[in-house]
Amino acid sequence: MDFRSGCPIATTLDMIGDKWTLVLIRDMLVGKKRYQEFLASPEGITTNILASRLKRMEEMGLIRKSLYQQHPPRSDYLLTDLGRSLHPVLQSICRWANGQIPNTWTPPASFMAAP
Amino acid sequence: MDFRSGCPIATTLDMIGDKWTLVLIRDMLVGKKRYQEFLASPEGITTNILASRLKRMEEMGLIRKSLYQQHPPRSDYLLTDLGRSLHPVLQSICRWANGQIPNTWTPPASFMAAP
DNA sequence: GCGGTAAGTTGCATTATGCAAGTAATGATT
DNA sequence: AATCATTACTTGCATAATGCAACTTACCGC
Repeated sequence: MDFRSGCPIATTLDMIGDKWTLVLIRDMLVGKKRYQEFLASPEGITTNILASRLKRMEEMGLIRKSLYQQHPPRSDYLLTDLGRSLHPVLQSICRWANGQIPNTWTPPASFMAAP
Repeated sequence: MDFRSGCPIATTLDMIGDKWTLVLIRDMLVGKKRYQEFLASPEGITTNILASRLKRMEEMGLIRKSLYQQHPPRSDYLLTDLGRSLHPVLQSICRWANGQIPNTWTPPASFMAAP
């Protein structure tokens, strides 16, 4: 992956600055693990984007795919430490939106309080 | 503007989740104000994208265009309170990148310390 | 075999971004 | 006064990202 500059903001946007990656990390932070669970989220991601995002996130080391059964092959998608380390960024975004954008949902207290 | 959902994360991404908006807010937070200054940033934004981003950011109320001379008409682009309120989000992103992505630049202490 | 579910892939349309060149208004230089 | 340079754009076209819908593969239960 190559970055536009060494700026931490530009670099972060190059990695996760698309419309879906942080939404999926949000889902995983609140416990979602399966393809169908991600599809069921209210934003309505489509299957092609979901599949390509999961692949990229795994390549970047944000998530790990773990088979929970062999026949048929079924997987959970779990956050790695790197993926989980984005939690404070998401909290900060939620604080911003809840403070500045009317009618945004208040996340569960546990989501906002987590270290 | 319409949002994918009321989720604060999805909504924030709908507003500022593109490759350039936060880079421009970064520039403005460190004091850049003019078209040429934004063009000179190391990420290399092009003129068409810059013009369209400045327009959208003004429409969203993140920045304000202010004439600093009449002849020829020249403007500064200044953050509004709403735009400045993203500073903690940018700080949080910088903390993440500096901690997780090797070789990202360390922002000026004043940028990271600001309230 | 038949219907259902999970996890994708494929094809095509639309939107966003990138690249290069052009333009309008003005000021500065000769 | 004519030419040159600068600023702040716009325009046209190419490529990449996203969105939409349908199709596929692999299995399970009946």
